[in-house]
This record gives sequence, structure tokens and C-alpha cells, in this order.
Amino acid sequence: MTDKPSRTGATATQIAAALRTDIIAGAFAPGTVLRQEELARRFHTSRMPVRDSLRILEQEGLVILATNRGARVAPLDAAGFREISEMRAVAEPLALKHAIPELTNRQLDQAEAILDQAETAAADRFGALNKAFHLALLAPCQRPRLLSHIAGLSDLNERYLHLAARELDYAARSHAEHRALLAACRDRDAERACGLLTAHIVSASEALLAALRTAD
Amino acid sequence: MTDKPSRTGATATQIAAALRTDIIAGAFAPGTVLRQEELARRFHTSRMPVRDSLRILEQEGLVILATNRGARVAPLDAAGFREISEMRAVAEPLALKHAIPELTNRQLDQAEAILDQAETAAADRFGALNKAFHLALLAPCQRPRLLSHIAGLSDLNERYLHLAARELDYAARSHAEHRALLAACRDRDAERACGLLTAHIVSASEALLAALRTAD
DNA sequence: CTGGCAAAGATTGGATACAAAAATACGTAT
DNA sequence: ATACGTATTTTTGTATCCAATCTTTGCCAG
Repeated sequence: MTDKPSRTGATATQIAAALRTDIIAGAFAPGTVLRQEELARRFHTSRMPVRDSLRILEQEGLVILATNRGARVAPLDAAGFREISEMRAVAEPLALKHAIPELTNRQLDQAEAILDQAETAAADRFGALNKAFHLALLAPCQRPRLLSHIAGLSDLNERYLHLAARELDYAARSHAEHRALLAACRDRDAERACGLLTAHIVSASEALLAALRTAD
Repeated sequence: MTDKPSRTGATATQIAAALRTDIIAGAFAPGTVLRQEELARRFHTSRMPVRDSLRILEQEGLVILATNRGARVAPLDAAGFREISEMRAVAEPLALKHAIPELTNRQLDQAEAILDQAETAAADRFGALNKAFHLALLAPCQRPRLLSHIAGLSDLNERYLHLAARELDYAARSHAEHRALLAACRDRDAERACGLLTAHIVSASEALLAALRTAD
């Protein structure tokens, strides 16, 4: 937060980014009401940019906005998670198919570096690194709208990951699937890579849904 | 819409809706700059709700918002259309798969009524009826986020349809494919219906891309 | 004549001010 | 004691105002 003498620019985006990371990290419980004035004080600004940021987050599905009734942090439920996973399972392979021909060795190395970090990092960084790895592979697909769609889904997904990140076998399995996916990408084998990616998203979804059921 | 004494409520949404239909209908040329003050006069309000509405439309991809530089109607280009079509081609079958078990005969009849209208309606209504037919089939899928995603893509798609709606063989082919799709839905044959839907979106995409190339 | 620079105008972003609606608290009547 | 109605308070939505940035126009130098 670089809120010192910033008298100009696009602060709504910055506020949205800060709130986004907070919501994803679970700093607000689902259903928490977000008061405009309170957020304005917190970011040393007026309510106006806050309102803009809430609209942004609403479209991303992180907050729910009711007219004259304020904003609430979007709830988390199994049905919503399944829906997000289904959408990821079709959108990400589409991006990967077009990304693979464009992937450079340097980009593959960067993706691998993220994997290395993920395997040693603390559990609370698992979600962010997971998202970073996926996007590193998909970024070169040259489809900006698709990418931002996937990025939004990744954010939503990450909220749920915090609920089961401590499941160690889930993390181990995810890492293994990531390694296999990366290998397929190195071979420039789009067919295999997309299949692995779909399977990875489905298996992660099923594992987390099972964890949610037991955690009930 | 022209209700002047409306001193309360959520006017930003209404302004956004009005602008949305205008942009989709092609009332503004792509790239047109949208001045806040001008829109405020037009809707008999201040710039504030206009700003909110522009944010909404930006998230939907209908306008592009540059900081300190105003809002422009999003441009139309072949690459963008192809990207949208690809996303529709994976998202809509996903929705249809889950909608088919929920589809009632009444809903199928309503979809057919839309088709009947589409075949006799004027060319400028083709896009709207096309969108209505697709959403009528997909609506019962019980996945609100997926549906709103598809609705947004349909709006973007509709902008392009105006460019080729007068291609009569395109319209005829689209109608025939819609009929076949509807028949598969009546049979509750999800496999066949999803295949037809994918093929329909791909063929429509290719036809329009070809029309764009010749129109060059 | 052309290119850059500067001042004036236009336009957006943000802050403050005001009005309406929701939420809350309180009091009264049953 | 509870339920309902009203007044108060809180919060959001809209309007107006100010500051900062972008644009445009005109001038001057090369």
C-alpha cells in the first residue's frame, strides 16, 4: 500500500487489488458486510473510489452488491466451488492449447521455478503459487479476454483452496500432476498436456469437495 | 427510462442497460468516445451514475476505460470475435449438458417459439433472438455464474452478428442448426445436443469470419 | 515551413455535501 | 411480554465542487 502523497491516478484499481488479496486470503469471513466509509478510512480516501472498487470485485464474483443495501463478501459453498471448477476445466485447456505453440523455454523454466517454490513454501502460499503456475503456462495463448476470465476463476478458486491447503496428500498430488503437466508442455504435446490439465482440475476439485464434506 | 422524478433507486444499472443495448445494436461506432457529461445530460442525471455504468460496461467488455482519458466503445476485430467464439464453444455445451436434464417441455416450447419468431423477424432482430434462443435452452442449468458468463459472451457476440446478419444463407444455416439442436434437446440426448451446439458455434464463427474477410 | 513548447480549455478522478432508503432503537398498545 | 408503529441513526445513492491530467491551440525558434 503506497498511500502517501498519491494525489492522482487510478486508485480504484489499487483498492480493488488490496481488497481482492484480503478476500482471497480469507481476511474477511464470507458474508461480511463491507462498509464504504470504513473502507474509505482504511485506504485514506473517500467513498467514491471504494464504490468503484466494489463494482470491480462484484463482477469478479468476490463480493455481492445489493442496491441500497451494501456489499457483502461472497459466500463459499460447495455448489459454487463445483461450478468454478467446471468452468476452469473447460477454459484452461482451451488456453493451454493455444499457449503451447507459443511457450518459450524461458517461460517453461519460470513455471518450473514456481513449482520449486511451491513445494517448499508455507501452506498459506500454496494458493497463490498454484495460480501463478497455471497462469505462467497459459499466459502466452494470446487471448487476453480468456486469460482474464481464467485469472478471475483462479482467484475464486484460491479462496476455496485455503480451506483444504493443509491436506498434505492433496498438495503432494497436486505437485505431481503439475510436474507431469509441465513435462508435457516441454514436449510441446498439446493433446497430452490439455488432457493432463483437465484431469488435474477435476481431481483437485473432487479432492477438495471431499475435504469439504468431511470438514462439515 | 424517461422517468424524470426518479429521485431514488439504482440508476447506474438502468443507464448501463440502456447503453448496453445501444452499443450492442451498433448505435455507437466502435472506438467512439463516451463523454461523461454528455451521457449525463442524455439521461437527465449527474456524471456519477454514468461513471458507475461505464465501469459496469467495462467489466463486460463493451467499453474500454483508460485512466484520465475517458471511455471508448470497445473495438471490433476478427481476433476478438474468434476468441469470444472459442469461449462460447466450450462454455455453452457445459451449460447445456447440465440444463438438458432440467429442461421442461414448456421451456422447450418457449425456445421453439423464439425460433419461429427468428425466422420471420427482420434482420436487425436476428442477434437478439439468437441470444434469447441459446439462453432459453441453457437457463435451467442451475449454474448462475456460468450463465452470466455466457450472457456476457452473447452480448459481445451479438455486436458482431450485426455485421453479417444480412447474409441470408448464414441466417438460414443458423436456423437449421437451431432446429436440429432443439430436436436433440427434446430427445434429452445430451451427448448429441452438446455436439450439435459446439458444431453450431464453430460453424457460425467460421461463416462470420469469412464474411468479415470478404467485407474487408 | 516545420517542429517543439507553453498556456488555455476540456475532461476526468476524487472529495465533500446533501437526500433518500434501510436498519435500529424505542415507546406504546394490546 | 410481545408485537407493531414511529422516530432516530446509520448507510447508501446522487449532486456539486475542486484538483490534476490530458488535449488543443497558438506562438516562437530553428
